[in-house]
Amino acid sequence: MSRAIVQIDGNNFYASCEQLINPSLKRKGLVVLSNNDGCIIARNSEARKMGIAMGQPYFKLKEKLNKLNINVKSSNYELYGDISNRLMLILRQYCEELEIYSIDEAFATLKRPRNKQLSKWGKELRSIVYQNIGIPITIGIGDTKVQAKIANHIAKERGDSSGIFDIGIIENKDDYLNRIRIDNVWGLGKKMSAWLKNKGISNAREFRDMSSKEVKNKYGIVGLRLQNELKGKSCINFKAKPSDRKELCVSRSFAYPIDSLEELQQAISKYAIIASNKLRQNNQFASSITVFTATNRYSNDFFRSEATARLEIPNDNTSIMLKTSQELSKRIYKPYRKLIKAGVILHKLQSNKYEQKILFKEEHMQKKSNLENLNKVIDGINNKHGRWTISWGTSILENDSITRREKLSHLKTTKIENIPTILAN
DNA sequence: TCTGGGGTCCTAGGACCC
DNA sequence: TCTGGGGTCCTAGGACCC
Repeated sequence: MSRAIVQIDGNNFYASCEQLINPSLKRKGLVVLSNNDGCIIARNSEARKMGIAMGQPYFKLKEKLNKLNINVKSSNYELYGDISNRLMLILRQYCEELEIYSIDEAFATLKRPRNKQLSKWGKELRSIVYQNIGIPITIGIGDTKVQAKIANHIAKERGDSSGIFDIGIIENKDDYLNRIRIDNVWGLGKKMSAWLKNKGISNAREFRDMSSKEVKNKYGIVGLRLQNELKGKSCINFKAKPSDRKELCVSRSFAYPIDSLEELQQAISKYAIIASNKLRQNNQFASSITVFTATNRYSNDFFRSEATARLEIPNDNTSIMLKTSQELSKRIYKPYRKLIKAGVILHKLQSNKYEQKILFKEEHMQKKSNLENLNKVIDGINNKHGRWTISWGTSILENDSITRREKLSHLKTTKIENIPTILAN
């Protein structure tokens, strides 16, 4: 029995979530902005039809959006994360194996029935998701992940609103692959597709049929895998079990440039606290820590600096992270630079099940366990009463509105007091 | 004034070892 | 002219993804 690979995603996911909690946003143009209200990262179909492109900086389009009467929202990740969890829960019930690929996207495996048809299954899933979550989804089906991605793309382009396409049952796929532009093939980014175009390869079918030797020479095993996937040979593993995180990054752009060491240290402290917190939530330790800061990358005198320290013992301890990141901050700081971004990266994460002990150092172990207790108490208070209820002195920011989120929808589905009230009359 | 944030995988090249 | 050869491990950086 053959197995199909399915790819499912929420249509215009962030925009759909915003419309879900605020139906008055429906049938009008809507865009969602990235952190710091930087770029457009989601738009509904109305905004797309009005020619609003993805990834555009907001400040450049502000006027146009205004003129076109398009609604604008800052991103509300708490909301999107919650809707995503609900969506994945349903998908899991309807698929054999599920790989959660991103907040709005999943791969699944499914046995093909005797007649090979999966359209009935797909139709049913779509209506159940819409009924229970209120988000429209698109389903692409093929023999491999790349094919499933392409099928999903075709389903969206067809515009017959069926929201499902199965390229796996199509005997001769050439007509379809001919219509997939090379830069729309999953895995072929800017660089690779530019090189291919230069060679006269302009669509998925031509890429599939070009010399594998040439592909391998230029892009090695990565390129070869993509080509094989297009041919229907599965090369990209299906990961039903999420692999452990290998690194963790907390970084933000500032609402306004900063130039003092003190401000930099305050920001970095805040990120170090968030990062250690995430680490403990994941039950992991980190082995090294990097801090970085940068000026505007679009300006001529772009400046970026970073510094890394190895942690003596892999750990998840906030006060150790704070102390280390403070020292590193001094190393990356340069005066007279207008810094607009900073971050903390934790590397070489490992499970906290296997703790490295230092032998014969009782004093050290005692100190360590005191710190652990302190972290537990602080986590406990913050989990109960909100993230910054209690914190470390270094992270007190005078200007706490460090990132810009002017258009935030305060409606959420994770707190009962934020659920909209519906009045029946 | 203003251009996101958070990941993964792969490869080349250096350090080090015998 | 010519300066061993080969293996492993680690890191930095590129390319890509959403």
